[in-house]
Amino acid sequence: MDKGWGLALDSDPHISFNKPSSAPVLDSFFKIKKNLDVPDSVKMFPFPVTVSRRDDHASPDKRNDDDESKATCVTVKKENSYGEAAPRSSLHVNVRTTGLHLLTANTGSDQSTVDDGVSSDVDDKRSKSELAQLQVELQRMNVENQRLRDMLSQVTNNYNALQMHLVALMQQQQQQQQQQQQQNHGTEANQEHEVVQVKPEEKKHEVVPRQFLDLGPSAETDEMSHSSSDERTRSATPLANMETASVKNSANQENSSFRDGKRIGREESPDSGSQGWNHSKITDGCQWRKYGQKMAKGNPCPRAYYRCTMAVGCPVRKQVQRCADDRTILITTYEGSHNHPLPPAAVAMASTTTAAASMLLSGSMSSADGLMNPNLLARAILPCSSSMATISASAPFPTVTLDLTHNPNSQQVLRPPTHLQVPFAGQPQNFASVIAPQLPQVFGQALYNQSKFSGLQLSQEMGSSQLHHQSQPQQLQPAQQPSLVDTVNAATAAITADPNFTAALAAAISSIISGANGNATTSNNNGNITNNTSNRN
DNA sequence: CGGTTTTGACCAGCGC
DNA sequence: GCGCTGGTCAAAACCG
Ligand SMILES: [Zn+2]
Repeated sequence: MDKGWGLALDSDPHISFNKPSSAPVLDSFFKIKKNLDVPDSVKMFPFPVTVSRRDDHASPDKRNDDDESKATCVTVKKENSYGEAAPRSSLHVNVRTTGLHLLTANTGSDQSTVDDGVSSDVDDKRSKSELAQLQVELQRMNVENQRLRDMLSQVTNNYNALQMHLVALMQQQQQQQQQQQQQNHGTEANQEHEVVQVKPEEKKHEVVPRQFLDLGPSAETDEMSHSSSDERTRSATPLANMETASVKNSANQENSSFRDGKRIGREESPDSGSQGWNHSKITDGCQWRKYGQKMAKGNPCPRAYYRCTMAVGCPVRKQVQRCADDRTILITTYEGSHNHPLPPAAVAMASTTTAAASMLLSGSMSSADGLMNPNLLARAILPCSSSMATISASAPFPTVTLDLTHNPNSQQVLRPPTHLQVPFAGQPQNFASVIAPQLPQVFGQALYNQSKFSGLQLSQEMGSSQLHHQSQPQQLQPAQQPSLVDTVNAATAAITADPNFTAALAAAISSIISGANGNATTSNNNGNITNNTSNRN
């Protein structure tokens, strides 16, 4: 519980954040499983009706869907994870039938009552008139019923349409990703998910720890774990890291030399050393120097420690680790605030997230809208308690951003730590249900400073491209990058510290991802998910 | 030569 | 007090 961020998200089939039972630090973060099914994204819709879907794939662990669905007035359950049609049918049946029955039943009862009192002519007349009235009423009811049906059908149609849309988008993205992966394959691709968390600093001084989870290219953590330390020196577990580490590893291995039984020199660090600034530099837009690596207890993957080298005295540090469960996920934790201006890339990230957050906060968009929106392929707002999660997937870089920093509730910006006004206030709120109807959210990246910020990013990194996601904990500068928004899709869910938050994140991410990326499922998703959870401050 | 990575060692905090 | 774990330090080596 070092960090106390442990989140368990069951709700989404797609994304399950599990804490590896005893997972060390990273536990706190969530894991995002790639198995995201596209369709699920639907869940996120803010519609009054909650649709809970169960995926078979989904974590068998828990299915709380029911619970969630119960809350809302109308619950639509999809029981077929895959089938599109199936879910619909179920919806129609449940809703309509019930409504109709009720109406009919009522009418019937009415009639019966009328009949009772008939004995005299007067009574007959009266009864007739009543009967007529009843009939009229019945007709009216029927009409109304019809109308309801129509509405229902419309809703279902919309739902289906959205679903289809999502599926299509996801497929496209997947295809693209796959292509990219194939192309990049050797290059360790950057296509991983990143989860970024900013912690509210509890631990230490002033610095605010931020955590990021990266699911990505096996970049940092994976690589780290596998290539350098694990394979060679530590001989830890050979993990499957092969995936990511591939390129560098091979090179590094050759290059690396053993000294005293240790390997020295540059091997491939997860980040990929010099050349491979994949994450560290590029991702964040900042320059980082690795000052340590350690094996985490519950995680076969080592954790890497980085220090910001952008400025001499910059206190910002970050930890990068891969999820034990899903190595594609990188968890990055940022701590502290930069004492220098951030690079454009970082700024861009921040700005994008900020913008997204603001939009979310405004609350204008509906999930559906978001999905439809060209810029945002998918947007989901998680209504978890107070926190919000927004997901935006744009073709190139779908990103999901969770802001914990912001409290939807308290719209006020939490205190800007030092420099920026990052709304971190996020106090831990619970995301009890992923599906919660409306949470305002802010994109976390803006978060910047002191508070911790935790985010989940699922991103594919495009190598050097800067855009990705970065949730950097840094200052937001005036931004520069309008286009970034397009390029970078940021969805942020604000998650407060609560475990529930994770669930919310997971849900949001899953939904978004599914929508945006297409099948985030296994292989590679290009989507980025960033969560910022800044609580403190 | 400067900057960075690697990695064992060291230190601090926490629980028992 | 001991052991465990996490975080940091610093020497050695590498790369451009
Ligand atoms: Zn810095």
